[in-house]
Formats: sequence, structure tokens, C-alpha cells
Amino acid sequence: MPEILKTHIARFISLKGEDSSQVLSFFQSIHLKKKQNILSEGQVCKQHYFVEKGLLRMFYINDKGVEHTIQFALENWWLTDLMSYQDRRPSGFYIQAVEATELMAINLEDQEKLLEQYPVMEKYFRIIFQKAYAANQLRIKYIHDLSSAEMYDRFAGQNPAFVQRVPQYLLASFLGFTPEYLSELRRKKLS
Amino acid sequence: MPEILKTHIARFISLKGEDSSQVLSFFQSIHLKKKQNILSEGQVCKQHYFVEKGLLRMFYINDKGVEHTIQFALENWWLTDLMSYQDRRPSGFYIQAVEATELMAINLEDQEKLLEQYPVMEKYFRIIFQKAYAANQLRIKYIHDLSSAEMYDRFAGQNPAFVQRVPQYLLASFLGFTPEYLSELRRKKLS
DNA sequence: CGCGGGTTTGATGATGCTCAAGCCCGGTGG
DNA sequence: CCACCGGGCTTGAGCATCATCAAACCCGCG
Repeated sequence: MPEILKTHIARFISLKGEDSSQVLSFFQSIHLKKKQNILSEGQVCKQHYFVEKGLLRMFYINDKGVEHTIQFALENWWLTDLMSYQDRRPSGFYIQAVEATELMAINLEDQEKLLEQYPVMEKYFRIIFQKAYAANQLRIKYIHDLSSAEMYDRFAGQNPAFVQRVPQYLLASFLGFTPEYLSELRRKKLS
Repeated sequence: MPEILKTHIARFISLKGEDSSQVLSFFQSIHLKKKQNILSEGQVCKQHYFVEKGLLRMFYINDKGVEHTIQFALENWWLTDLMSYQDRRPSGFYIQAVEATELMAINLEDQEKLLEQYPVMEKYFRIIFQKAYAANQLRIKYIHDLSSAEMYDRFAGQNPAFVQRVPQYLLASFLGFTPEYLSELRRKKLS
């Protein structure tokens, strides 16, 4: 479980050894069991999460009671409801562990202190958000351009390991269609 | 034309007067005529753009020849194809002025120098990307949850001025449906 | 063994696209 | 100043994609 965040930070900025440990002290380590929620609708999302091991998803439940997964976070990804986190407003989302998961978490006050004490961490987070934003631009393109069948083909083609790892209905709720339809797509695929 | 970027930066970080001018010297001022492209498919997107006045859009053309608008950038917004910009890869997008537009632009080398010389600008860009990413999380939610009719209602309700400003077919290409269908939606609205 | 969550199957129907035509209106050239 | 473009918006018929609902099935787990 150790040092994964430290290693990740070191990929983007350089910190002296002792600073590196100091920086880590701003974070709290958390373990989640499968299906455990760490954020529920109506709460303020108080922390920003870094996945060391396992898998998180962020989703919401619409008025018909259907879950829609906004995003997944695998190892080495950050996840939070940013609107809620940065403005301390109640969230419309849930964050849940898909598998047993090890996290590092930081809250807003500590993040502010951290950034003040170690301004080089601004660069780290700038890069993190920049990458996340870049990924989102591509995602919007795919959503606009691809049919459901194409979305599934592409996603399954690029992330075969991930597809193994999550149940079909979560995949469907992420790609934006129903489990029934995904089932139909898979059947056609085999012929 | 004056000082708009300077003012925007000052909203998020504080720079001494002379630094502030120094920072601005890293940017280039550009004027675009209506419908003029500043990025075309196949080129590397070499700059990051800040809109001082006017309106940009980023779009691509799919294999059927249909344009899809990924995002708009109004006054005080940044826009670039991040994947192309940060990795210097050919872009799949166009960036075009919807109206006559005044920009500030920075390229990757200058951005790197700027961030090195004025590390506090890391904070500025961190905040910019963080806000953009937050907006995207919401957008993904809406795309998943709302029907086309609801998308239009919500968007027109929240941005009435913007809807006045752009032709219907651009709005449709942004919201993810055809101009014909938008026309039909508007007709139903009036009854 | 039985229960229950997840997946499959199929019938029906709504949403939104395609294609083709007509219309409205502002701009341009004669 | 008028005539005629031509781009954008509208209208409508027919059709593809995908959702909904309900039932059956499969299989791992208690």
C-alpha cells in the first residue's frame, strides 16, 4: 500500500526526500470495502481522493431511480465531485468502491495549506487537472460521434482488462445505455 | 483590447504591477474575422487561446461530413485542443471564430518559460483547469440524463443571451442533435 | 438447496435521424 | 432599386436506434 502516491507525484515534480514525506503527511489513508460509499447525494464532498489500489466510480440516481456512472477512477487516478468540493456545496453524486479499495484523501483546508507550504504542488495539480480535462475533451467527442455499438466496441477494444473487471451493468451505465441493450450488442458481436 | 487577460489573472492570483506586465509579454494578441480558422484538422495545435472579445468554437467533421461542436469559448474563457497542444500531436479538430474575435495566445515553449519564471502562474492555470474540469463533470451528467428537448430547454433557459448570439445549427451541433430536430423542438415550444 | 443479483431474450414503442422539398430573408450585383 | 441568389430555417414522411417492461434464466453464495 505504501508510497504509491509519492511515486505518482514524483512522476511530475521533484521534491527533496524530507519534503516528500512532509507532503504525504497532509493525506489520510482510507480503506473501502466493495460497494461502500464514501460520498452520498446531499452531502458536501469534503475530500479529493487518489486511488492507490482498487476502483471507484462516481454516479448519480435520476428521478426514475436509474444509476448513471459519470466516471471511474482506477489506480493512480484522482476523483472527486469538484463542484461540491471547491464550493462546499451539497453534491448530487455518490462515490462508491466497485472493489475493495485503498485511497489517499485530502480535504480542502489541508489542500490549501499544502499548496501554500509547497507551491510546487500547484504544478502537480495543474498537470493532473490538465490531463483530466484533455481526456474529457476526447470523451465528449466520442459521445457525440459514436453510436452505442461503436462506443462499446471502442471501449472494449482499448480497455479489455477493465471490461473483465466490472459487471456489465456498470459498463452500460457508464457508456450511456441500458444493460439490456448491451446484452443485445454482445450477442450480435458473437455471430 | 486592453488588459482583459491581466484582469482575469488578477481575479485568481496577485502579481506585483511590473510582474503583471512581464507576464503579459509572453502572450501574443490575435484578431480573427468571422468564420476564420485558427486551427485546422491535421495541424498541431500550437497555442492556448484566451478570448478577450468575441466567440470561438472547437469542432470536428465526422466521416459523413457533419460538423460537431465540442465546445464554445466566450469572453474570459480559455480554449485549445489540449491533447494536441500538450503532446504536440496533430489535432482532429478545428478552432474557428463564430464572430470577429480578439484573442491572447501563448505557445507551449513560452508557457513553460512563463511557468518557470513565475511559478505563481501554475496556480492560475491550476484553477483554470480545475474549473473547466468541474464544468465538464456537470456536462457529462446532463448528456447522460437529459433528452434532447430537456437539453435545449435547460441550455436556452440558462443562457438566453448566448442563444441569441449563435445560429441554430451551431447550437444543435453543440447540444448533440440535428438542426431539423431543433426546429421541431422550437415549434412545439410555442404551442 | 434455494435465494437473489446479474444477464439474456423478445415485443412494443418513443425518440431523434435522414432525405427531400419549400420557404424566408438578407446580401450582392446589375 | 430591384432581382436573384444562397444560406439557414422549417416541414413532413419514413426509418433506425435504443428504451421500456416483463419474463426467464444462470450461477455463485449463504
